[in-house]
Amino acid sequence: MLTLQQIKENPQLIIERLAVKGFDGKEVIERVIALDDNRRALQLSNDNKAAELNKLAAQIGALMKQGKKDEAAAAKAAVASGKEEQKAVAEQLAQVEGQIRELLLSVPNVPCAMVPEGTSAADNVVEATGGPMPELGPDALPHWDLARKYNLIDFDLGVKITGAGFPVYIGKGARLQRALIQFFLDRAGQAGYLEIQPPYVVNEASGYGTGQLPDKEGQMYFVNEDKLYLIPTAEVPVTNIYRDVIIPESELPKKNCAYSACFRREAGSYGKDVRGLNRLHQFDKVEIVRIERPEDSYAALEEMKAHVQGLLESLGLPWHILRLCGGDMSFTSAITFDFEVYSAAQGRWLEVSSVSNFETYQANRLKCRYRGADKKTRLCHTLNGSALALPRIMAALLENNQTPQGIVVPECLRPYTGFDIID
RNA sequence: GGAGAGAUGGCAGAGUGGUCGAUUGCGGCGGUCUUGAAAACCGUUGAGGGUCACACCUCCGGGGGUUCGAAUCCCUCUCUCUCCGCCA
Repeated sequence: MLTLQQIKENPQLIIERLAVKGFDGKEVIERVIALDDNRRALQLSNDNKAAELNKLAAQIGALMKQGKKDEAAAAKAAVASGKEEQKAVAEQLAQVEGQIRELLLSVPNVPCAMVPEGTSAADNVVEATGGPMPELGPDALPHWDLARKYNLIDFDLGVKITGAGFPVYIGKGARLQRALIQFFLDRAGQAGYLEIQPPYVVNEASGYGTGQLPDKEGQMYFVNEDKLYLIPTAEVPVTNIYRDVIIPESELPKKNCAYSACFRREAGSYGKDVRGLNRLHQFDKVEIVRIERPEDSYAALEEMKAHVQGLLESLGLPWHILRLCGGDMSFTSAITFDFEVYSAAQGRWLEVSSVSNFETYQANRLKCRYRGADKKTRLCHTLNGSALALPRIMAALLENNQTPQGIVVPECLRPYTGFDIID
């Protein structure tokens, strides 16, 4: 969430920027500022009362020691009435603080200056394009047919065991999955990301820390017995490593990568979006996460984009980068770049990575700070990106690389798969 | 699953009703000494709110209570550890 400080420093700017996200923040921002004035007045009143009572209590202690019981009794009476007053003020204060918090939670992150205006995916800007566009024959098959033809993925079996959206990978299909994970992790390691193997279930505090809670609990699977959530992305456990942590500036940046299975309920999805591997309830992903000094975070973002682009180039897939417009960005992001690959037989672009800078928005919730040379603590910037999510990469690889002889495995994966063609 | 113990500052570990935001040790930072370093010695060292800056307020796992006064007593929740059982 935004900090009070950010809002008070330049409310007009915040309101203008929020408009880029299609969020009308005028009323909320003004209300927060008014409530904060109120809060400070109540705080002062509460503190003064508390100071007074503390003094009296100390005096009573001294009187009791001296055996002056009568004077002590008189002072006790004075405390009793003062205590009532303070209690009333403290209650008001707590109420106002609660209101401020609630309002702050309702305000999305402010898009940075580079974010284009727009209301939907149609307004996203294609920033760069690359990779060879395949030319498939008229008999080219979509990946769900290829998966069946070569016995790589059994969707029906997944339905039998669990339900729709939980495919079963078989033989070379399973092997290709494992190869992709390994390849992505190795490349992240080479780029300086420390590998983490995190838990796949998290507690409420972690869900809250990265912003899945309180409003998106419907998107996560929940283990009721233990009040734990299945992670929708490794971003959640990995970023929460830095919850309630003050990092010495010399230790920044923190660069982590993690493979995990990801679980998403995807309530409300339907149609061609969910066909085959296009949208699953369980999928595999390698995530990269960075904790940065504010002045370094945009350079880090560029580095992450270059990393993801490098992966797609190695895989030989046609890709492009979208700079998301305000209206298509997530609640918590300050700027997001989506990477899509072209899935030739479907004739569609599929999102395979989303790279975002959250600036201090996530860090404020996480209380992830660093201590600078001046000994002061400041909020870090957090960033993350997929590098990469597997299913759509798999879909594009199968479709784009199909030949009459079989499906050709990209060069970079062959050391991991141990085979160069699926036939 | 059964029984017990515990949760205090970066870490270790005191404190069981009255200057305790908290003894002490380690670590960190600054200094003296040294050509430099180590050792030794001296000083300093939690977070948040508030203020121009002070003052002042809050925080000893979370929440509630008792009391003039709670890290210390009571209730409750959560978590951790030990032993037993079960088990990959």
